[in-house]
Amino acid sequence: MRQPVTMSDVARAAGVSSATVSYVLSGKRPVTAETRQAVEAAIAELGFTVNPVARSLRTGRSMLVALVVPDIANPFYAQLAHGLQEALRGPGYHVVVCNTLARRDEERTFLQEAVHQRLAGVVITPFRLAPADFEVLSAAGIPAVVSADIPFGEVDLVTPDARDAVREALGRVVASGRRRIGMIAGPRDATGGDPRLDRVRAEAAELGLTLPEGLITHGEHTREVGAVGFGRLMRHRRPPEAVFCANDVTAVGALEMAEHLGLDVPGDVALVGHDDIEFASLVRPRLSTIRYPAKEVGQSCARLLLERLDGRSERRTVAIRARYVGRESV
Amino acid sequence: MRQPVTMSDVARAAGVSSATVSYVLSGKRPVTAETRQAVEAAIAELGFTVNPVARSLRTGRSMLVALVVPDIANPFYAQLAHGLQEALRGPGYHVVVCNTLARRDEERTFLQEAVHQRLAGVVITPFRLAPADFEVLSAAGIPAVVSADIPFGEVDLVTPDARDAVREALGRVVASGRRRIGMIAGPRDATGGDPRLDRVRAEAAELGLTLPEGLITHGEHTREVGAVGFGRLMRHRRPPEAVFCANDVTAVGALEMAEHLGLDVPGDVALVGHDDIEFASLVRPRLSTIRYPAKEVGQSCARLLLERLDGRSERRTVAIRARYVGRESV
DNA sequence: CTGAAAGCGCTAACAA
DNA sequence: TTGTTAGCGCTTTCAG
Repeated sequence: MRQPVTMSDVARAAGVSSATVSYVLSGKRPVTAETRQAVEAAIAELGFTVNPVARSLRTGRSMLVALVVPDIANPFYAQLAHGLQEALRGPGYHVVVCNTLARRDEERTFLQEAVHQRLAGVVITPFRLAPADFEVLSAAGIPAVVSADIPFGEVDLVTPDARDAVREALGRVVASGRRRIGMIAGPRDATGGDPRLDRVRAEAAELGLTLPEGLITHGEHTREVGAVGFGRLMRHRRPPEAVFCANDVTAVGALEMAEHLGLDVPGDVALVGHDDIEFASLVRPRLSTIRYPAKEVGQSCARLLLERLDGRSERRTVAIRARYVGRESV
Repeated sequence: MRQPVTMSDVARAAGVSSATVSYVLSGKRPVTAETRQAVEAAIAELGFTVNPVARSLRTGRSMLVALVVPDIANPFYAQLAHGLQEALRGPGYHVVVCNTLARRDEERTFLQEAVHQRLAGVVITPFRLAPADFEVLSAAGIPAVVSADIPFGEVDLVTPDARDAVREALGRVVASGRRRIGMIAGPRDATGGDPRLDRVRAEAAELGLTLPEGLITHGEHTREVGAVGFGRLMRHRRPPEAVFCANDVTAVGALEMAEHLGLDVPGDVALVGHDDIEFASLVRPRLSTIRYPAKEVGQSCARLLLERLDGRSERRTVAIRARYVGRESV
């Protein structure tokens, strides 16, 4: 086990003090060309790289960013992670994945840990968290950016602008002669309620339609939940003619159940998802959905975070325009 | 910004030295019940948690594990990440995702960084890396576990045992009257060659079959590559009657191309994938594939790593039995 | 069984 | 323009 090379090794080799080495690296103080060269030569020769742990201890801040999401295996979050990591890589940050399973205790624990670990920042999709839970972060001066459908406390936000897309989706549904609309919505107790349900409701209202209460089910973002929810809706005394889903994972579950029940989509019932994850276009019928590009979301989260780390102090929101993608399920 | 609580704060509150606090926490030295209680009370009251950064600086090792894979958005790796993170969570480790895009320079950079960051360990699926590239890790005493189809240098390994599964798949293919077999294989220049191709070849040989050279294409693990490769095979003077794919992502690409070309699967050509990622069962026709459970792979990687961190010094291999899952594409 | 103190490698006053 | 030095918060000898 080779001993790591430290700054004072470099300093000795270059005939300067370790402070000078530090300043050559950081550029926080002028250094003559000569010394700089000597130091750089020594660094190259010894193969020195700073010890980020020591640096973090000293500065009280690391180069790690936490990504706190329900489940990294969910394709939406996996893509988001990809975009985030890619955009953070250049500036030297690394991404730590934290799976919360959408549980509040886990969400809180990870925020706690972020402050203990002196992380540089946190990117989070809160599910059960209260805005007040963010205080631990702000108290510690750790910037957070939230990826969610509605504003959340005082932190930066990346959010879909889905109004037109939902309107268009509803327009298509109605144009195909369906007026009885149901929804497989998110969990009933999620933070901030259910903005996607609200949005669909609001746009439906614009068209003079009301979603019957009995045609709305709630649950986590899993195929299972989608399947069960869809089954419930279709067993209703007066089943829906079209079903919106809060995301594509539940929509795929619904599709599976439709097949299981021998129902034709879109013949018997139309189906609209949200997100446009990769397999939305792979299932049959191909899923019509409200596209919200996960990778781009991740990149935007990165940008917002980097700006903060760069000193921005006002709150910012990035709205990403969602688009209706009409495929075969409507 | 609240000042963090340190060990000496706790020590002062409990009327002991900070060393004692440390020992209460680590249990590396006996402590009377009294002192322990006093310390624990102080910890609880002040809400103290150790500063992992300081600990890492002192011990020269952090609680971070790097997961080095081509692309976290690939469902197989996303699942693997999930299993890994879950299994590492209990013992207190965190997972840092590193996307290499299957490029050697990136793979090497991440290993380098792992040693600079004093990471606890590395879990990696090497694509272009040479076994010698691992020396930086072993020189720094950082354990690695490799997830790959064949042994790799001297490090711990999680690997599929796919012999029977491939044999069964080939058996089914042959039983359905097909003898002309092609393959959409991995990249030509990947580390360790292409074990999945080798395996299919070997089992085919057992049945007296040879894969014609002209019916083998190579490429990265993307849908695009699968589609293009499949197109090429089917344009062959004597196209294959069955095509094996090195993984399900390329297989899905192949399926898309089949549809595009108006080819019936399995009527015109059978298709077999590898891995059984979630959407293998969602596409149409449902993909027959050689199941290798990604999440379990992640968990096994975690186990192997934890054992190492716990002091094991002999090399270990975990073989996970792959199973043929017959669906509609054969 | 417990305490004192050194030091991990770095940064940032403070001096020169 | 450069050097000296005091810690960041912890672990771990070495004394007691």
